[in-house]
Order: sequence, then structure tokens, then C-alpha cells
Amino acid sequence: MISTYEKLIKDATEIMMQNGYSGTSVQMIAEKVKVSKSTVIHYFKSKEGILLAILGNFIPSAIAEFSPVVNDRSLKGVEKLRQFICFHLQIIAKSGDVYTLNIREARYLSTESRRIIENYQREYENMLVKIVDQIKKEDDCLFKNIDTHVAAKAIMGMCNSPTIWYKKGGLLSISEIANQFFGVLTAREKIDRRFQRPRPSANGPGSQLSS
Amino acid sequence: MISTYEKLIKDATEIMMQNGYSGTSVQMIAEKVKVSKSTVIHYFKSKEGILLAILGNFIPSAIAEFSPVVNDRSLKGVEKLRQFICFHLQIIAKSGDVYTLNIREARYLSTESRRIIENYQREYENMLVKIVDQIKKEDDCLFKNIDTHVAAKAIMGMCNSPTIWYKKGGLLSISEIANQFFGVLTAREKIDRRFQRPRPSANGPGSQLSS
Amino acid sequence: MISTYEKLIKDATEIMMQNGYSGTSVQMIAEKVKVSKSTVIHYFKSKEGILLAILGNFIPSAIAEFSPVVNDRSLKGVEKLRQFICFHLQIIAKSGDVYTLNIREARYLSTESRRIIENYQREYENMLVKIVDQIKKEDDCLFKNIDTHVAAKAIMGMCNSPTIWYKKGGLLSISEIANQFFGVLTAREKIDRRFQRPRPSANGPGSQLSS
Amino acid sequence: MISTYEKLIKDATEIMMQNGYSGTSVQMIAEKVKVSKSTVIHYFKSKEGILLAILGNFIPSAIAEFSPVVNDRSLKGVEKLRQFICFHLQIIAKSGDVYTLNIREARYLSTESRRIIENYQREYENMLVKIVDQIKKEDDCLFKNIDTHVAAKAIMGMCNSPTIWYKKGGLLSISEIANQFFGVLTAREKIDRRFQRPRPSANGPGSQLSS
DNA sequence: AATGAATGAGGCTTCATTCAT
DNA sequence: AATGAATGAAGCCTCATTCAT
Repeated sequence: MISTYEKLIKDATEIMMQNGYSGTSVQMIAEKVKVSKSTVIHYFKSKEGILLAILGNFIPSAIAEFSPVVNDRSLKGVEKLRQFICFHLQIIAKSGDVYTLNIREARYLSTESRRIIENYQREYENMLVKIVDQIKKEDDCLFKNIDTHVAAKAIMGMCNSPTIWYKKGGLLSISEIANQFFGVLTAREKIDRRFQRPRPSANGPGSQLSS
Repeated sequence: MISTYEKLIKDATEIMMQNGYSGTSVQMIAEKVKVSKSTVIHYFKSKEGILLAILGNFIPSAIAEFSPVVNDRSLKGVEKLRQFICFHLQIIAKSGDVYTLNIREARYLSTESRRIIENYQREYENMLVKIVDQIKKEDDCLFKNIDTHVAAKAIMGMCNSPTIWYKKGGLLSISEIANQFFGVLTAREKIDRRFQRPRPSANGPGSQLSS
Repeated sequence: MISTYEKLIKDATEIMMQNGYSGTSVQMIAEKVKVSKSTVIHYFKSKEGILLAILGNFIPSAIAEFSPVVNDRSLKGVEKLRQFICFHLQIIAKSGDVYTLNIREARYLSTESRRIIENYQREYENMLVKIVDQIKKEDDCLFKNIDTHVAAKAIMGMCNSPTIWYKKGGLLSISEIANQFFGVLTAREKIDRRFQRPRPSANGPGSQLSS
Repeated sequence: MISTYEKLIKDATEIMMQNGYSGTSVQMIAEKVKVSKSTVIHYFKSKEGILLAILGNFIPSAIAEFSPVVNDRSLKGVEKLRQFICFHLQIIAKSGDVYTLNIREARYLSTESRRIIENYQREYENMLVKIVDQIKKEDDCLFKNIDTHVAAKAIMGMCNSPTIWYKKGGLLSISEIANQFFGVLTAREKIDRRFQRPRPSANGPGSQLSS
């Protein structure tokens, strides 16, 4: 037997992720859960409270789920990155606008709520920061000379973009998109090319970036 | 002497870019321009009309401004990408959430409006598609085996992310962020390349990013 | 102690019957009942909801009140007609534009609401249809060769006309008007009747109308 | 070449008859005539002015058209009634809510406008009053002991009712409805009349109506 | 734990009208 | 003759929230 609160959190998450904060009304949640508006407020104190509860529930559990990968010493950073992208995109496919939801609507929130939310997000993003750091240590080309936090922001932005355009049943599956995103970040010259004759054109991107 | 309409478009753009569509009220615009709410509606018919007018004004002129770069036959694709990122980030720094504004709030719009907006966006994004295409032809590692449109989406997502976190006067300037984003996408330096012939030109983004 | 809802229905009925649907604002009702506009909407969901509630309350109870007469097997159809006219005109005198209110303003209503209202009206009008039918069977001259439904429409139109011109305290009382309307429909030749066999019942309409 | 004013009157009439006074906006008329709202007001001073102009145009010309029948000394009153019903129903079929339009919405009008309109209507209705009067003199059963004005009101009400329910292309044509309405008012055929002078034609409303 | 009653603030839009041109 | 600019008033509705039960 699922408690009212659990159902509330579950459905509120779904609705808010899909409609955004200001696009969601207390009424919408109440209807979905089949309780009264008053009951929703009763549990969460306010609309902000709903958001806070959702994130306080969602983000930590997402972190808990993915942390083992981040902390796995046997994995290369690049592989962790690949898995992170997969993980995040699956969340988006399932729940919608999980991650940006908040800040994007943060205008409407109290300073206090904002701070809390930003902490959650920082924590989540921190997983990515660690991964990028690891990659920078292990790989001699990826993210070279790039600020780790900016890189993390960039990757987060990329990974969140499907919230806008991804549609279930589209041409590409989520895992295909994940692979391609990974490719955008990591695709590099293949090993065998090192032995190919020097390329006639020297001003490829690589050349521009090397000192 | 600036006409009411021009002032309306100008201020409405500013307010909507900053507050998002649903975060903006007709009243807010009216107050800023110092006309009555009725006057705002008089010019735009409806709130949707305001959005449409803004985008119909903004996006085409952004396209007009950047198109020459896209079509410049003397430029390498990678350089165009660098310039695109700079261009887009400057827009964001100046106007805020120009590009995603729309779709993100698209839920609230009529199908018709949505179609129009999506067309604008497609046109804008198309510039990036062309650039990625050119890069794929010229470069043998970047975007290899990646669907051009997915790559464009990925880059757009990355480039739009500062709408969420960028603050004027932060640690990094917009152009620094732009350079780093560019680096995230293109840094592929490899040990063995160090032995390739030195390039005559040392400036361009590469120099800024290398240590 | 009368509940807010009851007061709301009561006053809303009064105001709407008098001012018509579009002539009535939610504000007017709120003021009369001394609650806020929000409260009115709280109870009825929308302005249409008010109309629906009024009619759903009013018409069925009017039908319930008059049905016994319609179904009374001991009464002649003509007598039922007389009573119907009286009944309907009394309603008009008391409540105003009860019956036509709706359809006349039906333009503004959703298809769904319209359907509901038309059903109410059909039910009400059906009482008249039954009466006309009975008359056609019993009387060898009234409504001969006339479509029952058209006759009912005609009579309804006649009976509703006082909504336009009737004023309390005018020259004619409601019951006088009712009698005259009845006469318009049923007055028949007198002279030749003198030669007919005496009718068992002398208290038909004829007796009331003849001098 | 039709003048703007003429087109304005023509289209405004059509729209107002169909939508009622408060159901019609200046904008609607402007759109139909393809001029600006200002132009509409320019010609009529105000929305009330539109109504007044329409009625001042419409009703007198309707009276002018039908008066010859009313004043025709060679026609029986009953025949005039038949023709009046036909005439009025044809107007309704063509123009909609011609007659009741006004008073029904009269609430919203200034006292002055109201007076003017009521005069128009009285004049129109007066044709019917005259007809009823004539019938009362000629016929020994119809409208016996009925107040002439009440009878006229009753008939007007009946004749206006199709504004509510008549739909072009319905089961009954306008002229059929007219015939049936006429029958509702006059069908008084009696068995004993069969022995009065034989009527040549037994079908059609005429047969029912001849004395 | 759960809810109905009630509300104030605000939002978008319609509308008739005035005014200057 | 015809119009665009501008507006104030009003209308319906949404929404988050408070309170008493």
C-alpha cells in the first residue's frame, strides 16, 4: 500500500519535470493524485515546498545511484563519462526536465529555496566535475587547458538539451543519442592514422589548438 | 524620436528574454514602456503575438548578422564554429535566453505559433548544421560518425547552458567561456602531432587555450 | 441558516433571469451575495457553470411541479393547456426569462453546455407536446392537421413573449394575460354551439371567455 | 458602386440580427465591411447609434412593404393574418432576430434610444393590431373576447419564436412553418361546418381558413 | 490526515470610445 | 472620408494560500 505522501511525491515529480515549475499548478498535482488542493499544500506547505521535496528526493537518489560509477577505481574517466551521459539521458527520457527545471524557474523562488536547490545541483554536477578531472589526468588531449567546471557546465548543457527536443519514438533512441553525444565530446583520430602519410592540410582543428 | 512600437519591441524583448515567456506579464511590459496594457495588446493582439513579434524580429536579424560567416568560403569550418560559439554567447550575455525561450515555454502556445517559432529556430540552427557539415568534410577526427543534426543539437545545448548560470561580472568573461566551450568540442591534441611541422600562425583560439 | 451555495443559486437565478446570461457578470452575483468573485467561481467553476447549475436546478423542479397535471388522466387536454399557460406565465412573472434565457444566449456557450441545456428544455417542452397530442385526440378542431411539435413551439413562443413586455403592475395581471393567451389559441365559434347538445362540463375555457 | 455607409448598414444589420446587440462588437462589423473600427464609429457615433440606424432603416421599410396588405380593403382579416405570418417569418429566415433584438437587449440602451426603438416596434406591431381588429369584426369566433393588443403580442411572440430554433435546411420550410402557425391560430373547423357551403379545395391552409 | 470554504492578487483579453490626423 | 493610436473599464479566470474542521 502506497502512502498518500509517496504518491504525491511520485506524481508531482512527473508533472513538474514535464511542465516546469511555473507550468505546474497545485491543482494539476491534486487532480492527478486525486486529493484536494488543500491536501497537497498540507503535505508540502507551499508550492516551493513541492519543488524542494521533489529535488530533495530525486537528486540525492540519482547521486546515490550513479556515485558507485564515479568512485569506481577500475574505470577510466572516459568510460565514466560515457556512462554518465547514458545515465543522465535515460533520466531525461523517463522524467523529463529533471535537472534544469529548478534554476530555470529559480527567479520565482525565495533566496532560501534557491540556495538549497543550487546545492543539490552542485552535488550532482560534482560527479561530472570529478569525471572530467579524471579524464584530464588520464588523457593527453581531451579537455586539455579547459577549466574543469566550465567543461562540466558545457557537458551538462549538452546533456540537458534533449529536454527540449527529444520525443519518444523519434528517429533516434536515447542510447543512440547518448552515444553520439559521447562522440561529439571524444571522437578523435584513429590510432592507425598515426602511421598514415602526413596529411596535406595542416590547419585542421588539431593544428590550431596545439602550441 | 523612437516610435511606441519600436520601444515596445525593444523593451518587450529585454523583459521576455530575462524573465521567460510565462514569467513576463503584459503589465510588466506596459509599465516599462509607460503605456497602458491595452496599448500593448493593441500592437500585438495577444501575449503570444508579443513573443512572435520579438522572435520574428530577433532571430532573422541574428541570422542575417551571422550568415556571412557561415557562407564565407575562405574560412575553415572549425573557425566558423569558433565564431558561432562566440556570437551566440555574446547574444546570451546581452539579451538572455534568446534561443530556448520559446520552445521551453512552447507548451503554452498555440500550435500555429509553435510552428512559426520552430521554423525560426530551425533556420537559426541550420547555420550550425552547415558548419558541422563543413567540419566533417574537412577534418578527419571531429564529428566522425556523428549525425550532423545531433551534433548541432548538442552544441546548441552546450551554448545555451550559460542562460542558466552565467552572471555578468562572474569569474569568466563571455569570450573566455566561449573559448573554453570551443575547446571542449575540439581539443584533440596528440603527442605525436608535436613533431609535425610547426604552424606559422600562432594566434586564434588555439593559442589562447594552450598553456 | 441558509448556506452560501443556496444563496448563490437563489440570487444568481434571480439576476440571470432578469439580465440574461451575457448581461450578468460574475461580479454582479458576487456583490449581491456578498462574497468574492473567486467564491462564485469556487462553487460553479465558470460562468457557464452558473447557468448550468441554475437551469439544472430550476427546470427539473418546474417539470416536477407541473408533471402531475400533464399526467392526470381525469383532465381534458384543453384544460391542461390552460393550466400550462398559467403555470408558465406565473414563472415568468416571478423569475423572468426562465426558459429562453439559455438558447438565446446559447451562442456564447460551449457545445457541451448547449447540449445539456437543450435537453432540459426539450424535457420541459415535452410536457407541452404531450398536452397538444392529447388535445388533437380529444378535440375535433383544435390543432387539426398541425404538427404537434410546431404547435408546441408556437405556444412556447407565445408564452415566452411576456418576458419582453410584461411589467408588474401593468394593466393586465398575469392571470388575465394567461386567460387571454388561452383564448387566442382556443376561442371558437359560439353561435353554432348553441345548437349542439349541451356539453356535460360547463367549466371549460369557453365558458370563461364567453360573455 | 455601393457606398461605405450602405455597406455598413447592410452588413451591420445582418450581423446584429444574427448575434444580438450585446453579442455583436463594433470590431465584428468593421471586419465584415473591411474598414476600421474607427470608421464604424465615425458613421454611427456609437454602438447604440448602429442599432438605431439599423432599426430606423429596417423597420420602416418593412412597414412600407407590408402596409399595402394591411390597408387592402378587398382582403379578409384572416387572409391578412396569414400573409403577415408569412411575411414576418420570411424576414426572420433571412435576417434573423429582427424584431425582438432590440427590446431584449434594451437594458443596455439609454432611455432615449429605448423610446425610439419602442416606437418603431409599436408601429410595426400596429399592423398586426389592425389585422386582429379586422378579424374580430369579420369572424365570429377568432379572438372573441380577447384584448386586441394582447392578441397581437401573443402572435408576435409566436412568430418570433423561430429566431430561437429555426435552422435553414431543417425538416420544415419557412412557408410550411408559417402555414402551421396560421393553423394553430385559426384551425377551428367543426363537423357541423361540413354542412355549411361546400368548399372547393380541401387541402392547404387556405381550405382551413376560408369561411 | 484530509478537506471544503473562501479569498486577494494578478493575468489576459474584449470592448467601446476619444483624439489627432 | 477614413483611420491608427491609445486608453479605461470591465470581464472571466487561475492560482496559491489561509483557516476551520
